[in-house]
Amino acid sequence: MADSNPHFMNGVPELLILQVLREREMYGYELVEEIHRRSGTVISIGEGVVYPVLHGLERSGALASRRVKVNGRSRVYYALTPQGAARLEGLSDSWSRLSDAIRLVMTGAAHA
Amino acid sequence: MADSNPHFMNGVPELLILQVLREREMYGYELVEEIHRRSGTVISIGEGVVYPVLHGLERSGALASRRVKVNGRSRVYYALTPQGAARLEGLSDSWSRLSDAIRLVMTGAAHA
DNA sequence: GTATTATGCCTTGAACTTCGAGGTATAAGG
DNA sequence: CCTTATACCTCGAAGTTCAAGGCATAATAC
Repeated sequence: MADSNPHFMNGVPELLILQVLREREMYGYELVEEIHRRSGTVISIGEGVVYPVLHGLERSGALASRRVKVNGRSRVYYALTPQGAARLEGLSDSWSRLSDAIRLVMTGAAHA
Repeated sequence: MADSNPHFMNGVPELLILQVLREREMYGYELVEEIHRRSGTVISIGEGVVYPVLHGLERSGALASRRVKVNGRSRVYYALTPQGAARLEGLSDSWSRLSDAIRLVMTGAAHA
């Protein structure tokens, strides 16, 4: 009964993928499980989201990939490039700013 | 130089609109400014977003509207219904769960 | 007197994401 | 054999946000 994450997911997959890849290189299938696990099973990215994001990030130079054969199965490992690190920093900042701003509105801040 | 809010806005307008309307009834134009102000000018919803959301929420029974004439100008005030309050609660919870989960991933949580 | 700004409502099309389902293939286990 | 787990991928539907623009009244500026 894994509920999907509705409503607030825009841009989140890209942010989390970059963050996790900053720590070590991983392949798509692994990312899905790692993010699910580390989020306390709250976030389920799904392969239909991971692979397009991965390809887009590689195309834009944020990630570099290498194919590896493991037990006859083929894996594509992705690693952060310097551009990817910069992109992560930007996304991370804009996420922080947004979630802070939302907290302000939700707690009924008096004025700016 | 009003920057737009990119990447992480999915579902946020609806959440904030419901939250602000829980405190008092308001009209569309006013909501845009109130949210912008209370967010510390970080969030700019835009009329092209506010009106469709307002109409959708009314159609689904979360809001009730009434027209008011003020100085010859016509305003449409929106107020939260009980259904709207329930919807707000649900959205607010799912926002909290998501932002907590993201924080877990971003801070490199050990495991579930 | 007329032009511009501020108020206030609204719609439209493009662009982007996520989602869900499905397709391919190898390896292991019952 | 047949199902499950691993691992890659694509596609179409659905839903949002965004930018731009249109309409109308009132107040201010020139």
